[in-house]
Amino acid sequence: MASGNSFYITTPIFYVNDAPHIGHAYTEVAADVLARWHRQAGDDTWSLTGTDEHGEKILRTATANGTTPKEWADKLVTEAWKPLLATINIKNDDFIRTTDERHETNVQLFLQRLFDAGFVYSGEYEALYCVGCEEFKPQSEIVDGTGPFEGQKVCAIHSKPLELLQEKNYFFRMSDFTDRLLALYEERPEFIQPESARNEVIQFVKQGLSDLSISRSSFDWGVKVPWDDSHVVYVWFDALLNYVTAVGYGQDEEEFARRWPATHIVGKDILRFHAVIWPAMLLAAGLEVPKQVFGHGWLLVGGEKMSKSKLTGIAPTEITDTFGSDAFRYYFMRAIAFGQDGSFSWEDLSARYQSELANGFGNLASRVIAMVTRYFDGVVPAEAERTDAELVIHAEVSAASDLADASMEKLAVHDAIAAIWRIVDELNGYITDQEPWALSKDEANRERLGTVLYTALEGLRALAVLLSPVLPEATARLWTALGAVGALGALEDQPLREAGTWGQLPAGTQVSALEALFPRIEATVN
RNA sequence: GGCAGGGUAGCUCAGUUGGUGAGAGCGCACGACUCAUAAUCGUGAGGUCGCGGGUUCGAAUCCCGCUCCUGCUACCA
Repeated sequence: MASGNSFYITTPIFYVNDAPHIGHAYTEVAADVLARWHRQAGDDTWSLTGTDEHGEKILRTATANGTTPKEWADKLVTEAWKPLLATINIKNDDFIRTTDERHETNVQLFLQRLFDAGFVYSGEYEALYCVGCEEFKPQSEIVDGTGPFEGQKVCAIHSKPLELLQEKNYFFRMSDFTDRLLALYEERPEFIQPESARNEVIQFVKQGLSDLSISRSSFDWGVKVPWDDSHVVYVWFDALLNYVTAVGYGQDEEEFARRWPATHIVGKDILRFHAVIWPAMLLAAGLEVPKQVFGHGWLLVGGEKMSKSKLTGIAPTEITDTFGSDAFRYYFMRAIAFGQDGSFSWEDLSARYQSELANGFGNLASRVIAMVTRYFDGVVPAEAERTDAELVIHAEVSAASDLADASMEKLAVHDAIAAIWRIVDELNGYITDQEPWALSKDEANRERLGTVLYTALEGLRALAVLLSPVLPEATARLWTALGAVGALGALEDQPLREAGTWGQLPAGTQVSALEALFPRIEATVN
């Protein structure tokens, strides 16, 4: 392990003030499945997630809750975000918090370097300020006034006129990078994916970039600007740097060289920060830009974008309490083309759980284990003469394995799972065709029966390996039931790219009882 | 308003550079089977391919108009 190519994958860091919902969990699962896949394939894998804890809003909620921002963040990390990772069975290598010293120190180092290189200057930031909110308002919260405020710009929350105020800020010369970014997008089409995301970014950058205000002086919960401690670093500038500070930037150059650059998995809402601002920052600092920025879609609930502000947010535990973490992971990875918007519904979740996991994969495992137990006392039979039917299965398993790996390489997780699932369908059909229960009635068919069941067992072995990144719990149970732990070693040590190689499970291995992998769920949900 | 993407069987979606009678999965109906989580396997029914024009021997696939949906339109997490 850890001998292959570097594969460093990141999720966005959670804004601690948010309430965890299935959108957060979706991003995490996607990154986790990819990380587990690469890790098990022998690539030098590192997966990172974490939390973003600075900014005025956090300061304000902490104060409102009678505590300090750090204590507030500690509480949320402990009570909300780390439990989320456990709920959906995330196996991350690191968890960075923007309040970590390794982060804060090196954000300052990074900023100082940009300053020294002339990419940061002091300027006037002018924007509309809402007295009610006590903050500068973003475009999205500025609306045209009505009634007495006709013709004026008002705050969307307070509906009161906004004041045009100025504040001294430090600016990053992002405008210098317009052409270099466009050249980057042109030279490396895979830099931003999928295509729709790439097009939007290019379209945006073509309009020309302006400089970015990267400091604030109206509050102090953030990383201090190293040469002027009356300012703190703008939260986005701070947050984006987690991807490098977590892997040694500024303090462990060997580790940094080993990991960087990363593949960033992000939601569409924050695509621009990652595909424009972030590479511009890196270029200015003389660092490599990310390997790829992949923007996934939204989860639509009832045809609408799910959001925390509306009441459509669904807590992941609502799903996992009934269906389990494996089903959660499977459902979102299988049902939604990664990169596109996808609609979530309880009906679809239940239907797929029932037909694909319970009746498809789960029942396949049950019937095979049961027959081996009944006809061979649980001992894996030897494979005798192969017929065309077996050769078809061998070819199918091998092809599915290759196709799945190629799909994962393209971050097409849904295609990878669909490819693997062909094995499930083929095996179910094969067993029905070969009728092992009929073969068992005549001792003369003993060898043939053994061959059929061996073929089914080997298919299950391949499925367990290929599906382990998506269904870590169920495949671990299947692996144990197959007796493969003793015969082949731990499931997570099985080389993924060799999963399609036939004949790995030795005859003579003892299988054991298997509880239903995905038990029927009788109660109707909602 | 501008830019981008999309409207294909009940549902979720595929449909290369226009060309055998428009596909998959699920659901549904019928049949087979019984090893298995009342599971499995097979067969079948179901579509004006958003609407209206046009190009073409021929368009879901190209062009024009219309309509509906979604996203982006910078300092919001």
